[in-house]
Amino acid sequence: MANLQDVAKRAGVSIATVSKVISNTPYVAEATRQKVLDAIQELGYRPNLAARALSSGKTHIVAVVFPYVYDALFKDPLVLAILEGVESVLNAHKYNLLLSTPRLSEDGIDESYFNLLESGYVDGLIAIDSVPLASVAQAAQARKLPTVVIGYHEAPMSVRCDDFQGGALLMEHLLGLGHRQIGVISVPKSMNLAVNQRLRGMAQVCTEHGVDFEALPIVEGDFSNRGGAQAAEHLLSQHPQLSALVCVNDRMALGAIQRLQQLGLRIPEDVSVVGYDNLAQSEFSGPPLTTINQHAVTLGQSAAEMLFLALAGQQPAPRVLAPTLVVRQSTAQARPHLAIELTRKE
Amino acid sequence: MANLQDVAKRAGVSIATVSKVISNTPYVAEATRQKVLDAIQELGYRPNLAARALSSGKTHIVAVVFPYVYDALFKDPLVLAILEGVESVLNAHKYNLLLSTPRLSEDGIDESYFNLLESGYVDGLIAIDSVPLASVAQAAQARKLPTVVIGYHEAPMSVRCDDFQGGALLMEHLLGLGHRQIGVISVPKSMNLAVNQRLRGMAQVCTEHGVDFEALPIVEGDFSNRGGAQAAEHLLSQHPQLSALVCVNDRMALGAIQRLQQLGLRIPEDVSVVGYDNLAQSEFSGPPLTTINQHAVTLGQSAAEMLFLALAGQQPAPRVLAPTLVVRQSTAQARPHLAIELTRKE
DNA sequence: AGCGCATAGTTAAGCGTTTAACGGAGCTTG
DNA sequence: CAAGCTCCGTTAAACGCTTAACTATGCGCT
Repeated sequence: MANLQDVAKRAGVSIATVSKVISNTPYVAEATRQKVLDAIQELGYRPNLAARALSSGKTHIVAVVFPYVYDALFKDPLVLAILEGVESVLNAHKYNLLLSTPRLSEDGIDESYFNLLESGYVDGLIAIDSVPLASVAQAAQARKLPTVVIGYHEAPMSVRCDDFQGGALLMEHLLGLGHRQIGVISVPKSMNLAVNQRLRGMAQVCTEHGVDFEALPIVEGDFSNRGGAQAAEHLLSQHPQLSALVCVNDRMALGAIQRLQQLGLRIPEDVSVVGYDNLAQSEFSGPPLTTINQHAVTLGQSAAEMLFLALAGQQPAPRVLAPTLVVRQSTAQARPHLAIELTRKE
Repeated sequence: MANLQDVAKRAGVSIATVSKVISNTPYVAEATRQKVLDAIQELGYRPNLAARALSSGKTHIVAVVFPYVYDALFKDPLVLAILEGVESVLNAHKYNLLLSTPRLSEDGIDESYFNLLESGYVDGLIAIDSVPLASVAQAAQARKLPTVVIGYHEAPMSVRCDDFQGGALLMEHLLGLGHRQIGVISVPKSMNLAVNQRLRGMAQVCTEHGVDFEALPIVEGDFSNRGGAQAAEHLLSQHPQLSALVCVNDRMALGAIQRLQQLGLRIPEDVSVVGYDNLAQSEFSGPPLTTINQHAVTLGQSAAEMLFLALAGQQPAPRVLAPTLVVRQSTAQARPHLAIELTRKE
């Protein structure tokens, strides 16, 4: 592979001149500039990024951090949508994307994550930071890395979709349809700060409507389809009077729907089900899912754009997106509820 | 941030000695070694990877390449599963994962991809290489980067799940259930080499059973839920006698099922539907989908393991995984078919 | 003519590592 | 006791780039 020296020799100039041509520094004669460009062409020269990084301190790499807690976070299609948004902006800026998935546990964060932070390999960092356990972003900020947080940990630069409002919208929808016997499928409080906000939003709206949110039956799942299915079965076998199910994410909602249907319940005639996320697939479930769109792609884009502003020396303001309610066919007016026999299948 | 020099000074030795301690070179006295380790501890020293990369030529970064053709390939949950497999192995080896999504078009490959290949930033590369248009892996091999191909382009190191056999398994299943009026939902031939293999496998089995595969009605989608839905509607309105639908991926199958149900058809009583991929969500659709498990996570793991073998100087043999048929509730015995009125909804 | 200034190009230091080459100290050995 | 080990540590070059500091040239002014 050709290096600057080769190019310089071929063009009959010094290394510094070549470097100036490449970096578009002024005060290079047009003729020289052409000679250099030709030499670059002929040799197929490409800069060595490691050398450039060492010398300039800029790597053109942004780390995207998805903590790995109980499971790979990026398995969630929602996270994927965020990644898609980040990728599009990074790509447009010709930056590379380094996917980091530090293992989180009670003992703290994976040691090799710190190595990465201090390696000089990354110019900036975008982190999904929703786990109460530990903040992957704080670790980065402490090391003076420009960091954008997607989530609820405190940070000078952050983006999020208002989960409180999202929860509120969802609950308003259900209450508006006349539902009062509502089951909740959530995750353990220690799992996710965003989910906790959603629950708070729901509680608030309930209070406004004279419903005691705390009294509603709640089961904790693990974000997965299977978790939702199990939770739904559990809820309806214990509380057959329920006319609606709120799930804190779409995957659990989809799992719930499928299980309830297997148990002979009709959605939404017998039970209304809502999710949260608006995954692509949620539009094509049977029935299509009523849910909250948290604009994940935009979330990712915003995060990346903020990071670039910061890298350009500016101080972008935190951004909070407004969630939107997407009403589809998994919810319907609450009917005077008939007791329903649950035919347990497993 | 502390560097080798600082550590050396603190430990009262030379830079070279510190470096030797770090790289576990023999012939360092135990006492010195301890002094150095202490100094490292006290200063919180972490190696600068850019410098290390420049000096040693090793970056400890592996690029995972998902070409971006019509759309971001990594949006597909299947690709995500592959990514999960790759990530787990990379993480175990303490390697970093750089996600590269070069834009592919008729004009060839995105220029910045070549910059990456020759940047000296990556030690090796794992590429999903299933697009006939162009091979992202060949470009890498031409530049002497250790490269593992997931897919059908020729390469010294490659992994794949036997798509021919997968297609065959799927068709055998349907024919075995007595289906003869089968519709096919595929993608344009120019889109994906793996899919083409699946179709060949199906055709072969059809021939063995005296069915003319070429004569079966076929519609081309775009891998998406929506594409599957539209294709299914199109197929059944043109060919109401169909008793089964083969889709070349799960997403289209799920979209198809949903649309057919909307049109008043029962799955599998009226129409059997099969997919390909065995996505996590396919187990939780209504009804759960009969499909082919192509062991995506294992695929990713194998690719990463092969790459590490190659980096260690070995020459791993190509690997072909055997697909497995997963029978769920979206397929049933073909019944004497009643003509079904399609109520078009859109 | 002599000064200042804009333009064009070069020299050389430095980024933080790795590593080959070297040398000294303390052994064994014939 | 000199030669030849082994063991431990140092010196210095190299990786390929960026960039501050410098030199040189030509031009317009007074």
